[in-house]
Amino acid sequence: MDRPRRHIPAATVARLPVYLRTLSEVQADQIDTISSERLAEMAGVNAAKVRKDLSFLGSYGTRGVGYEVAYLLFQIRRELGLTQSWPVVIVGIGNLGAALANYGGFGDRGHPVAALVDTDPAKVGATVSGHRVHHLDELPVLVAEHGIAIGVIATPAETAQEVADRLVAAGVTSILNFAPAVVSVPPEASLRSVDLALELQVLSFYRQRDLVGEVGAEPGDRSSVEGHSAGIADAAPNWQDDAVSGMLGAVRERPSAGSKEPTPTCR
Amino acid sequence: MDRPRRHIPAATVARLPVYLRTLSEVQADQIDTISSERLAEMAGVNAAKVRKDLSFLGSYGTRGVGYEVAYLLFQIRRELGLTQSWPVVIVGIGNLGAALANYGGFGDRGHPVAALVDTDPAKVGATVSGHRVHHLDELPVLVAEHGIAIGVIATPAETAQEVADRLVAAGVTSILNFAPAVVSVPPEASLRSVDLALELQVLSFYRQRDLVGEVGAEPGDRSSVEGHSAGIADAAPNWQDDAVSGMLGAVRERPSAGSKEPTPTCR
DNA sequence: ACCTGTGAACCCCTTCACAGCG
DNA sequence: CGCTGTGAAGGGGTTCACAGGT
Repeated sequence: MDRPRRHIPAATVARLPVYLRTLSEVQADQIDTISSERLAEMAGVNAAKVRKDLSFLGSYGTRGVGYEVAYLLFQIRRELGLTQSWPVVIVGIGNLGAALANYGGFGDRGHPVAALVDTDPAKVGATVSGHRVHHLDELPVLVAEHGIAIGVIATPAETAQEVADRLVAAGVTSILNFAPAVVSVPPEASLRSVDLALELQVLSFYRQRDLVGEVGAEPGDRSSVEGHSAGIADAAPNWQDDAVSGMLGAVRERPSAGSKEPTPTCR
Repeated sequence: MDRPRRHIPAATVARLPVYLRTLSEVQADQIDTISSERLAEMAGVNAAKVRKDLSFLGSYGTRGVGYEVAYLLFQIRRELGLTQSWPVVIVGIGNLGAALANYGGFGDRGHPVAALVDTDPAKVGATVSGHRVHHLDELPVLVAEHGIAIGVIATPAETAQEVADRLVAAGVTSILNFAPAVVSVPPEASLRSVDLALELQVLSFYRQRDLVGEVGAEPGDRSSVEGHSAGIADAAPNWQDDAVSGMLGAVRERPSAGSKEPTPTCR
């Protein structure tokens, strides 16, 4: 039972953080058992998906009863590798980089911001959110010193690829890119990208499409499936004081009123 | 040719902004024709996918030659509804909200920040990035006044749902949520969520998994840093009536060195 | 009875391979 | 010939429905 480790599907991996956050909330309410149906509702997915997802982790539920919240939380954390800390370095201390540095949600969830890096002489040496900003050239030293595991790219698009190369060269093989650029990394590295402008463009696609059908309404199309509410999910750190929020990942959409096409969702 | 409008798949819609950005760069280099293969390489996808995606927009390529950059750019912009401006209101002016307000990438791409909103008395009335911060109660007026089409939620998780409800009530049916919470909107609205902590957790999953199979790894193959670009891939879409589904965001990952399991990607 | 775990159907997307047309 | 456009094959992921425990 040490490593059941069936190949957990990527789609499932992307939902585990949502279950994790949901279960944390449930636990805070002193509830110690939860059914797939209830968890599904809270996480904004359907019950069959919850059961299938959790089954990849092993059989941690009890038939006729549900899942023990504390145990499930532990298993998901273990699966996500959150039983240990994964220090993060943020490269590019502009508006976004600074906001991320101030975001308390990282440290709370096992991803403490260990270092800030930039190349701008005006920024290097400054202090942002309690961290001194180092020069990009110091990356190798910082990585070794703090055991940095993840690199966050918050630079302009033009420098994103170079930064990624430098991160990989320094041994940082997990990269989260916020720059609006296509970035390539070698096979041994992992990369995820978040593009804010892209999200807005996708939203405008659906908005426009839905508006089209609104005027003359075309009958005969598929009925709209839809409905409901959904939810994103994710890990929630403490946001109280700051209000930053950001995070990435979950997305969900819905179709529009007059039209029949369901809108996509992402997460 | 007015409305070929085949049902463009959600996965394709999510890639259109990438093609758009890529083509803009190509156009800046004075290149006026591009093949699917070249576009694919630059966008980080494969050629067959590019051709299939573009075919949903209509037959805008020339066999034996490729696609005319300017024309394709126009068609994609039109499809994404970017021929007009979609004003944005940012709710929650904390670190992230302020960073987004300062982010020039929105206005440049047809999504000008038209208003900033918060509920904190200490913030209302202040000026951030040239915009005065209004109280959330003024939302209906601001929406009508500026023709706001999209709402960005950058508040703490606890208030995200209420903000979403208020946005919808005010007529804003396209919402981009950065709060780490499951948010539900009625069928006529569209919602996409981005969760930063979630992305980091997904990265740590793959990092951990890959490390399991690794032992000595690490010859420095620095020379190969980069190189290929093999593909990005997209995430799986999911949307059906119920729930959330995931898909968006761009993410791309690669398999890890020692193991054989490929890592997921999403973009 | 109730709820989990899961095989199988279904659906969407990706990839292949080639027909079709400059 | 070159490159696009696309039918068909292949792979995942979601959903269904029910078998299997409690």
